[in-house]
Amino acid sequence: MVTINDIAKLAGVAKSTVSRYLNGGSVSRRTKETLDRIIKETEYVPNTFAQSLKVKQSNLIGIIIPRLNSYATNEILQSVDRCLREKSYQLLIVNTDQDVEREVENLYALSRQKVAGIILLATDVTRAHKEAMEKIGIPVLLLGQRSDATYAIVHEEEEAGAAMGRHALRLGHKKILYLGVTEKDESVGVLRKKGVMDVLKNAEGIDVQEEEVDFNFDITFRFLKEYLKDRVETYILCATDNIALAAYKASITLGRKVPEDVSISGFGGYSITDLVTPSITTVRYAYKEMGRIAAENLLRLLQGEEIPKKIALSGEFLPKESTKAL
Amino acid sequence: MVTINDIAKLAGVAKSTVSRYLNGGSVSRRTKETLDRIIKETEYVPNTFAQSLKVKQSNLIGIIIPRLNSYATNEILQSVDRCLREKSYQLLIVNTDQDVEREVENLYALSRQKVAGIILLATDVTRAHKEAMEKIGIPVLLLGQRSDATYAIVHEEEEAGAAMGRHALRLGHKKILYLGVTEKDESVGVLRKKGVMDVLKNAEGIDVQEEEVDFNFDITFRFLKEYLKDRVETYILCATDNIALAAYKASITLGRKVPEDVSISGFGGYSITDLVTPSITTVRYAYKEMGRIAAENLLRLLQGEEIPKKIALSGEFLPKESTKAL
DNA sequence: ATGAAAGCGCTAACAC
DNA sequence: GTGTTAGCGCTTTCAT
Repeated sequence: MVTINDIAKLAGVAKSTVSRYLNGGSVSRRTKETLDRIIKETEYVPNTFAQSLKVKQSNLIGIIIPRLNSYATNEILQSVDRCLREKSYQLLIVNTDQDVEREVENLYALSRQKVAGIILLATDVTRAHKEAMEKIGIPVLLLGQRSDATYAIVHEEEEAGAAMGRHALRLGHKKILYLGVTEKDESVGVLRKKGVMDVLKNAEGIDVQEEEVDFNFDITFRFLKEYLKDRVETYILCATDNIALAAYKASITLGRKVPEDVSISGFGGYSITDLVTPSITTVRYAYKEMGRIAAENLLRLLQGEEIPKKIALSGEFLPKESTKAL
Repeated sequence: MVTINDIAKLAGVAKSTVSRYLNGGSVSRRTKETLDRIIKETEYVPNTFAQSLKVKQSNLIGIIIPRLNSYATNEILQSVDRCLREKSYQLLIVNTDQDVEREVENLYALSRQKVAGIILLATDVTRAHKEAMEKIGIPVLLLGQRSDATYAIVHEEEEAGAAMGRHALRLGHKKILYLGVTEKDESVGVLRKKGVMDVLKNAEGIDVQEEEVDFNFDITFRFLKEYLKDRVETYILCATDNIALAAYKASITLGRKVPEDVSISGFGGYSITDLVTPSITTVRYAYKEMGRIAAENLLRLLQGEEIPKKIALSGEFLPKESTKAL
């Protein structure tokens, strides 16, 4: 293995000169040329451990995600990754398998690894989270959930909910079933629902029923196969695309036609909503953009620049085949 | 930041003793107890950079993947990750965005990061790959493609293909359309097809047509919307679930019923094949198991144990609603 | 069982 | 612009 020392000897300079050359310090034209050549010939690459040991920081950015097999996660990962790579940062992905405790553990674990910054796809920001963020002293960027504890990038949930609510009204539906999720999830469980409900409840002669279901397709599908049997609503407004998919499949199973007998919509803009027939009305969230902004802003933060505490991204309402006028 | 030196001083021993304690060397009962206590109190954690700098290796395992947004990739990632975490290894995920050159680059990049081993979700194993693997001197495990260059874990492609071919025959179909992919992909493009074709071509009175399409849903869907217009086959045997999905959506668009007018099947066992209606006949590949075996075997290799050069995993044939007897 | 000392490859003061 | 020097925090002989 070739080290900075070897290079220095071969070039007949001190290793500090080589180091300066490497880190963009000032070196004479001639030295630069020799070094250019020698480093190329020897295929020298600096030892990242020695570097990191010295500067007490790495070029690693940690990202904590709840699960690997989610469309949203993947979109975000991909764009964060792409963005960081351009700036020659490495993404260290840690998956918590939906275990909130492990989010906190990993905050500490990543700080031990001396990551320069952390992106956290948050589900719920607890006291333990805040404590960890304070303690480790590394910039943390939250994605998907609001919290005044640190910087956050979120989706415009209320706006999206309202758009979908208006859509249902516009199509003339009077009996509407809302399938939501736990209110522990501030973004999806509370705000998204609020957006929908504010619109529906302010309208005349609308009958809204509400039910809480699970994020998981299988669980929700099994539940809905029974639950939907004696429902009479003509529009099922689902809090996520996965739930919409389950509602769709359950409706079909019960012999109802979509959208002829019942309209169904989701939220998220997962690509699968386009693959099924009929395609599913949804709001596409700006996952890619969220990832890009997260990466860019985190890097800015690392350079000591100021960035906004909170950014909210608008989604795009996409009416498709699964909803039609009554 | 608390270092091994601090611990040594607090305990009144030499830092080499602390190091021995940390690495399971022999220390007296008493020393052990003091150290236990002090390390707990100070919340000391070793600096991984200093460690790695010294031992010239890290607890990182690199995994090179073609894309982040694929079902197969995610299943594998998840189980590899879980498995490695148990053994306190860290997974370093690098995404190449389907760029074969970047696979090679990253082989080198990971070796610079001193990863202990590399798992490569291969698409095509070129000369450059082999050269890189040799040069870096780090164990590499191939997933999904055969190559005598190093260890490999693959799916039983021919077996799976044959199972599906037999299924089509069993249902009495005579006119069959095979939608395959490029033969550059040895596993899917060559072997999987061979499995299917060997069965179909050996049967009596079977008319098999063959067409090459893309892995990508959108591209293939657009193509099939036209292509399928004047096809008369009653069974479309697709090389992947994504292609099956595209074929399904194109058929629907053209006013044909699945499976009444035409049967469709895929390969892969993506969860989406269950979400759509009708659910799609497929062969489920053992992605989770592949990931687990990959992780376990790579670790074995690192301990100097022997592991088989090639492992082939059988898939599970899953007949569903999208195929029916003629 | 323990300690002293050397050194992994690098960066950054500082002096020239 | 360049060289000297002193560590960063750790592991690992080698004595004792």
